[in-house]
Amino acid sequence: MTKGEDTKRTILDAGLKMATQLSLETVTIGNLAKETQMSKSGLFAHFQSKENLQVEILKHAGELFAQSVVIPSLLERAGIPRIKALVNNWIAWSTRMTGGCIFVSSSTEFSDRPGRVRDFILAQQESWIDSLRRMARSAIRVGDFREDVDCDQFAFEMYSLLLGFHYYDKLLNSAETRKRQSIALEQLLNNYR
Amino acid sequence: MTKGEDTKRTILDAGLKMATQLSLETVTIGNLAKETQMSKSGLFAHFQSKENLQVEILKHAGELFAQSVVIPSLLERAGIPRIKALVNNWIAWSTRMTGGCIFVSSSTEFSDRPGRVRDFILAQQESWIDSLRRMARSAIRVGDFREDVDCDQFAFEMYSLLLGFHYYDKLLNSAETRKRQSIALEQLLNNYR
DNA sequence: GACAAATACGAACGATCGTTCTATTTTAAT
DNA sequence: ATTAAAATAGAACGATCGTTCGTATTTGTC
Repeated sequence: MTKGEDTKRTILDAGLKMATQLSLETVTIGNLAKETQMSKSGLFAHFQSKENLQVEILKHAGELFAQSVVIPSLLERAGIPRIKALVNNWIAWSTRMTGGCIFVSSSTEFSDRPGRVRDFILAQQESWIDSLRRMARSAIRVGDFREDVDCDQFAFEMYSLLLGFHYYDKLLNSAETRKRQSIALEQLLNNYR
Repeated sequence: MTKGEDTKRTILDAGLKMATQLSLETVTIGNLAKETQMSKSGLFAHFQSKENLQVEILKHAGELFAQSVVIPSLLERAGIPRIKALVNNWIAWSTRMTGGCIFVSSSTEFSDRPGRVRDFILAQQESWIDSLRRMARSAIRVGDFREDVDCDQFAFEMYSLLLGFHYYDKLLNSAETRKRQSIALEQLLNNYR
């Protein structure tokens, strides 16, 4: 790993942390330079524009996400166990970084701002929803779900639940959130069995 | 209505529109002054601080929300009809203002930023969740729901669904969102019947 | 160790941010 | 119509934003 790649990695780590705890738009070149003990211009040279920086932070987050949420869940048996693993991994990821899930917050933040950042988020989210859809499909295949379930409908309900968890956990800081979520998940899975 | 109250109202209307279409933080004194054809200082004098402006926009939104979402639904028969009315009114409100629901986006935006704005949002959201809880309670009373349902659990699942709708509708811009939401709602109500 | 390339810095740019003054205009009550 | 109060405007403030440019330092190769 060359020097440039190394500091870039450091910057992206700090940027992701900052974006997760506050918001993607709050990650300012100045703030990030202060945090990483670099000069504004020195940091800037790695990205050429703020838009690039934002996209690269999201890309970085996506790689970590795939590695610590999606891929591990594929080790579980297809069907309901895999779905539960995915949910648990997601919750673990979302709580590990204090500040929740950067994809959820950035999605809301940029859904109204056309540009490359929004485009990237949209693509990432569609791929995530596709993951949920595929989980349902394989659950049908192994017989955990009924033959006639609508995989898109499952993805929608599944994601709604995750959004609900994220919302309750971050804003209301409710202690019962985890319990509520798992009860709802159980109910949801029952509806599809 | 005095002149001051009148222009203040105009400002808050424009501010709410702006906050809904973009975000609460994007509502800048300068932007809002341009939009309302006032001077920055003239506009500023009405609020004394940006924090005040933000809180007042949310308060203004809250009044409109109560008037066009919550109160009308109370005209329906208690129980499931009232719940459905609430959901429909919320969706109507959320789509009428192009840009979705200001409470959802502001909640995510400020959940990490301590201060008076966050405090206000938190109180508003708790009161909203309490509305959902009360709807469940009256549904039990009239016999639409089972005696043993957990009203907090209902509120959580109900709100999750609304968040899911908002998310799909805004970011993915999916045409099927409305259908997905109503199917899920029907399922949710069945689970509690 | 020389030397080109890669990396980082410092200073400055125009723009915009929230806010504070002072001065002017408009409103509403007498 | 007079007049005090309320409402608005204009100019300026220090701070920060993203970005550019020229220069210095560090890196890796021969």
